[in-house]
Amino acid sequence: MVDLSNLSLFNDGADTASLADRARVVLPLPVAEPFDYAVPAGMVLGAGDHVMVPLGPRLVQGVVWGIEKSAAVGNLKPVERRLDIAPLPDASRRFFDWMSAYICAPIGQVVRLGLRGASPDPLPQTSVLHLTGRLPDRASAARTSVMGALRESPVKCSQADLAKAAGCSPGVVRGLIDAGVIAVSFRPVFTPPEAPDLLRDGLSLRPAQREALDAIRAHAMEGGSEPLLINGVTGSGKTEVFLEALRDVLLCDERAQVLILVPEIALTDALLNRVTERFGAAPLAWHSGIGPGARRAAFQFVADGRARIVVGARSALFLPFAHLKAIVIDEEHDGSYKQDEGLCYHARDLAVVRAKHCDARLYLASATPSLETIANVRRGRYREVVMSARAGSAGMPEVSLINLVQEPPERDHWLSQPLVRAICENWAAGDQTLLYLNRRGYAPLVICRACGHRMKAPDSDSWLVEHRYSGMLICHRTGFTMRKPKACPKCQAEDKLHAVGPGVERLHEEVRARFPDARTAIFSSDTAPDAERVLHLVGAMERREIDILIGTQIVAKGHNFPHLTLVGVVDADLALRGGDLRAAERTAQVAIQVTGRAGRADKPGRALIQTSMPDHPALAALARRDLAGFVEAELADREATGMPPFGRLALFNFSGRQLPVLEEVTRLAGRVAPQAVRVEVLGPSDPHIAVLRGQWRKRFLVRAPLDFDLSAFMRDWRAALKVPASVRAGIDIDPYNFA
DNA sequence: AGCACGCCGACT
DNA sequence: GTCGGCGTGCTC
Repeated sequence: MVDLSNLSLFNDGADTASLADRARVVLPLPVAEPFDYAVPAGMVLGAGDHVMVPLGPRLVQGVVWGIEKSAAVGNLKPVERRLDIAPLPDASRRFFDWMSAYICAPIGQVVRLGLRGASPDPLPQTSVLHLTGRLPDRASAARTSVMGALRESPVKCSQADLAKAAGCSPGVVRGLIDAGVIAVSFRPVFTPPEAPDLLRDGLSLRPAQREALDAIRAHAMEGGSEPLLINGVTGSGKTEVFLEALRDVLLCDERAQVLILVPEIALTDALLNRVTERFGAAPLAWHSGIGPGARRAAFQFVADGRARIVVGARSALFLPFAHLKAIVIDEEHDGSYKQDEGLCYHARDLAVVRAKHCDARLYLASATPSLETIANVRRGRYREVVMSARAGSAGMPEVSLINLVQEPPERDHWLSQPLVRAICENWAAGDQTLLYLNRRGYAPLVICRACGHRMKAPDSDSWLVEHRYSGMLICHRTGFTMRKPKACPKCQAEDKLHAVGPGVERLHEEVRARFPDARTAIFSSDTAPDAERVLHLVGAMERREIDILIGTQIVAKGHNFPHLTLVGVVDADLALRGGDLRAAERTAQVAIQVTGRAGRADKPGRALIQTSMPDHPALAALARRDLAGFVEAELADREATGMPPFGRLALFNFSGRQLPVLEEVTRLAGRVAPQAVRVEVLGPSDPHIAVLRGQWRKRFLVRAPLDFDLSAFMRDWRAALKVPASVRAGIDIDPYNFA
């Protein structure tokens, strides 16, 4: 006998949850869990698929994280439709899951980064107009002119543009199309990158480069999967070496893709050119500045594997690579890899895990590796290849310190006599000088001489920086801009607003006053906001059209100045004064990066560093040219204090409009902090800038041993705390800015 | 993140 | 009397 009673046919479903597949969908919202939807009958869905799902009154795009077969779907809303986008690869999803747990951010917020460029819309096309060969029944002056404009070759432009080019109305073009004289076809605006030519001859490598490459190959041959540090002094040719290593990877797997990360947008172009020269084809570029169409195209070409070499800023880590087999972190020590607003993450550290998840090689390149990376090499977690020789060099420059206590510059001047003399001699000899001062604008502070008022951005604690060339006062944190007023906004006194302290513009003024006949220029993000103007300035230096260049930290980022023989670091104390953990390390790195640019084959370079702390270990070590000694001292110090890379740190950041509410929340947060004997919770404390954009800020600093799961601790803490909607709470694992 | 719902000031 | 300000809370 057959029992039919439990067949769904005989259940009317009114009192039973209906059965269907259930899709767990991650939506790009700050929500910690996937949302569940019913998979409608007939829809085929799998993990990684992009879908549209109803959310309240609207439809949103999301990614299927998993499918539960024959699950009770009750009254779940159904998935609206599957989108025609390449599914998010398994490795990407595992990476996002891991990242969400590690940086203590909701999975939805992490996935949002990975959806930039994920669109089902077809890629944009451009119309191409060409003559069919047919002649119009009636010719007119306007028609002849339009046809003349098309005579040469097919033209990639819109009908309106063609009309404009021919100096007539769009109706004329329209008429010729209707008459069959002009045909319209469409071509994609963004084409896939050309395949790299892996067999073309590379540059001949110098012996030091050859040795480094051999070591990298040996490491690969023995199946080593650890990240590899390419540690080479400025000018040693690290780029050629990692390009050869990438070529190996691309050659041994025809589907392999490689990613080169650079610290900031301005450096992508330089590297794009190097890659294009080496492989005869332009790689794919990815950074936050590319437009929506290019972004969609890039997403597609990365997902379908047609982009084999990608050069990008940190967000390229979230692209849906189909077969990622190697990642390079160029200038791995660079602080720009750390994002500390919104989602806080360190792209270098994430890249190590991203590489592990897709079985890719990882190369870190730097002339001044971070202490974190050095420590990882010593622990045996990373391998290291050292390149010491500079290409055609006369060795490292001679470094001397100028004691500003003994040689103070005149009032409202910033160049000491010894530095002025050195510039003078260098200029007289026809050589180039670089003055480094990491401060944009004219003066970092504007103060009223009548009442002492300090100009600040509205609702913020940060000072307004005077930019005299543009006549503006600018807040470098919020971007707030105003004209410099004539009268003090506090006491109305006129012409009493006084610039305090130096910026590159003010230094430029001083240099021009002292060397009126020298050719000078400023190199900062204000004078070189885009790749084109960066190249222009670098080119002018190369052609020796500039005698004295005054630059911010932008000059320390990989640009080569072959004729430079003198570098002056105007204020080495600047970075040291901040009092943050990496101040000494960063000072040493910048000094090495900047001074490393001095000197050429026939003439050794000199570096003069102005400081009021000549005994500071970082500076003293630089002067002795004993970098190893400095690294040892700094590592010993970090170890003694349990600081990174010998301990772990996290920040719990709070911000809100009403100070009393914020104080109440942080008081409560302090009370509910989890207890763990090996963990130290410090705070709540006020950050350096206590108010920003009208938001008060407070924070806790947490320190734990290396083997402690600090992410889990912070997640538990966050979960135990009820935060009102008017207060924002954010976690920053491995913070860089906590002064 | 959006988008609704909800309570308090200046207007057709 | 309403229109609308943005604080609070929810979305499978």
